[in-house]
Amino acid sequence: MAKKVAQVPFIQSLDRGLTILQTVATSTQPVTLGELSELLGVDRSSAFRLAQTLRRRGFLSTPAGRKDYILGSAMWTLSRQYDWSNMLVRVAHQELKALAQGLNETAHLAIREGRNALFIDSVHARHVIVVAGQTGELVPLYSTAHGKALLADLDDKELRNLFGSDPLQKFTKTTIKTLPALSKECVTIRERGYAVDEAEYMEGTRCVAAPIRLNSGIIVGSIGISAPSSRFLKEHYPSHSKRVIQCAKKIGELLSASEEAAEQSA
Amino acid sequence: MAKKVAQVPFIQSLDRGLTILQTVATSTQPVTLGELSELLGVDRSSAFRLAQTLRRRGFLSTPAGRKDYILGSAMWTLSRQYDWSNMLVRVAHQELKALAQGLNETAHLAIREGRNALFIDSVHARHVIVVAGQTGELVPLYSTAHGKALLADLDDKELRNLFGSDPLQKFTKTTIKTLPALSKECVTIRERGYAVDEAEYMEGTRCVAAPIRLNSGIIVGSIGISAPSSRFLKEHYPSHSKRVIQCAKKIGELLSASEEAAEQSA
DNA sequence: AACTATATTGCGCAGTACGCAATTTGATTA
DNA sequence: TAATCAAATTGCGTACTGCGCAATATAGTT
Repeated sequence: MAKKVAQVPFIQSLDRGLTILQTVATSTQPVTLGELSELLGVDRSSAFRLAQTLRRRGFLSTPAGRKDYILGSAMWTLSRQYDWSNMLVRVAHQELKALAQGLNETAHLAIREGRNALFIDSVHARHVIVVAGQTGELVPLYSTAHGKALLADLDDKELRNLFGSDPLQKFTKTTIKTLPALSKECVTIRERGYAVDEAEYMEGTRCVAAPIRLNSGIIVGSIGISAPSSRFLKEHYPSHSKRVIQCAKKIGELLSASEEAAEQSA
Repeated sequence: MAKKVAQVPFIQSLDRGLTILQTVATSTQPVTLGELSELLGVDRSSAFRLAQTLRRRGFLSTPAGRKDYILGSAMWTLSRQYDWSNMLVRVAHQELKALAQGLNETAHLAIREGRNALFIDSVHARHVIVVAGQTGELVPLYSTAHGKALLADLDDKELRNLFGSDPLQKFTKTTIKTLPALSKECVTIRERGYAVDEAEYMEGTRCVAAPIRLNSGIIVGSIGISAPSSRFLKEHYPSHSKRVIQCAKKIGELLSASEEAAEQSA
């Protein structure tokens, strides 16, 4: 196992170029050639040619006559036009299936879409009575487990910015009414790692969902299971939430990982 | 001038790697090794090693035992954590200044931030009476020229998703009241290229703003000028909007360009 | 204006990355 | 289940790319 290090062939100059990209992207200040050269441990001229190549392609940019580098718009464009939800579905589907089958309940995968949560994938269990939740359906962020999991990292200010000052629409008697209450719940979700839905959007259903995070910590989606309250009892929360969290963690690793992703599939 | 082609040294393998990234990012389907090899005009093995390098770093990913490539999360992470507004300010500031001085009025630079427009930079003109609009200020998207410029590409559905069904808050007697009206205005903005604010947010001020687009077309910010209605008259719209549009175009080119950016700074 | 630090270009060698060919993997058909 | 085929992956020697060095240009400082 330990012997298996570095058997993956890799292209030196491409690798260096990617290091430059990541360095510039994580720096708050423009990065100078000298810094790049030192970082890579190569000559200034080499760093220069790498950086120029990235600039030619629009991945780096040198603003207003300056010599130091900031990110160019190519990364912006690529990232924006790419269909990330599709990517997420592809990576997560196996896990989603395993979750649904393990608990024998419907499992959903969701992402944030403006002020709503959008279900982008689901696996149904072998039950006659299931919680529908079609793929493609939009539901409010503040009144569903998935939605709240997606909001987990927002603070007061960000929540207000997102929802404005209008009162929150009430769907059931348990729907959260105010932003402060929502903010408090977000804290809880961050701490314990999962969100619940006590029939807050639809009567008679319970749901647990956990945020999916990249290794950088940012939330990119949510995964969870839903079932009629008659079958999904409150005492199931501990065990169910545990599995949902594990599943979210696994997907996060699949997304972030690169090397490892190959190993475990073998 | 024409002789100056290709004098910029560039690193072949890095350049090829970037081509792979762009190809994968713009493809709706996962991309196979064969396709990459053909695209680059190199041997399968070469394409393989390039792709592996990108995968090792998390820029590409191979979902669930598949062999074909999709984008990895590295790009997602980098793009999300990067402070794009800062980048925009750096690139656009010169132009913003030129615009403000050219028309001798206050010029603003804004981006979208949830349901608001956020002013990220401004240059004031030499007037005693100016429109304040501090950098850092949040204003509603639907009742300001900047906001509407930022919304220009949204359709009915997207607008509803963003604002929900709550009625729009009224600030002045000219504030837009309904989403259909807003949607119609978006069409106009797309067609003529600029948005106006007829004292829709604050009494006694006029404003013209144009969306800043990357070469891919996506709107990343807005630029415009504001002034008291007493000085900024309706008859100024044609000339002012023309200059604002030109300025937005210029900034879009600066953002998208790479080669050219170097030439004009020389 | 002289000086310093940094960016940029030219050049020749060394090492990297390329293509070829062999091997493995995995999917499809008999 | 074996046989067949297509695609991915690995090994290896060579040619060319990309590297460092040193020279030059550029910009910022005193």
